[in-house]
Amino acid sequence: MNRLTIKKIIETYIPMTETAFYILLSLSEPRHGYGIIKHVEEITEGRLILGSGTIYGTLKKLQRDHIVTVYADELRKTIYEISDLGKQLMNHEIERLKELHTNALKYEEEFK
Amino acid sequence: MNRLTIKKIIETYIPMTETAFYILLSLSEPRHGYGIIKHVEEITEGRLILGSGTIYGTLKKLQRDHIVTVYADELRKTIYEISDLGKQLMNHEIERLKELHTNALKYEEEFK
DNA sequence: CTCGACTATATCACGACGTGACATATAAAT
DNA sequence: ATTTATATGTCACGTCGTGATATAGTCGAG
Repeated sequence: MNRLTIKKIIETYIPMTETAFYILLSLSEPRHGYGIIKHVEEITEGRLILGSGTIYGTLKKLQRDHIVTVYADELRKTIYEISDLGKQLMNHEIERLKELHTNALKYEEEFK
Repeated sequence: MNRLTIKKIIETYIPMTETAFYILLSLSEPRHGYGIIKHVEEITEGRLILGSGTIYGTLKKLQRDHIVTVYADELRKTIYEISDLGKQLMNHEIERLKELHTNALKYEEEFK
């Protein structure tokens, strides 16, 4: 299991799924799985409620690719944090979202 | 093949894939498949180059669900336009993108 | 006139992904 | 005592984007 280059990571993770984006955004502070679910529900005002399969599956994959790491292993709670690689990835993804947003505003009127 | 309700359409299409989003955004004016590919390449400044499988596959699905309709059938060119249903869908998707953008800006600094 | 590049559409197999159901267990509240 | 909330995990399922492959007309360069 070799560490992937940042280039390869970007290729496979961008465009990021909404799920992965909000999980990583939520990890702007260390959190455990269930905490992420609640936090994402909060910042999306109840719109996005992550299923357990989604959260633990995604977290496992992100951990495999060194995008998140284990911050602390408490009793019946694994607390994760985002790695430097993960931060780089998020910066790229945020740039892409800004592009989408700009284009959305540019053409918005045509759909009204 | 019954017409789906707007509610059902939103459920299955949102969150929208980047691909579907840019195809529909591009259809703010009637265009044919190849024209969409070139237009998307242009507005994303070369970042997103849609493959033929992606464009014709997605267009077929969008047509099936009455999100796009055929505007004109020219010789060796099928020109598509977005339907009213498609416009409603896009309005919802644009709102979601605004939410993502807002949250991205809110937490952006934590990843730098 | 011929050859390559561009225009244009279509299909199919492949791998990746999100989801929800199901399972398990503890703790707190009613 | 029972329900609700906390907390993690697995697995089958359907969907999706992608790239390879195929086909064919147009147009300019040499």
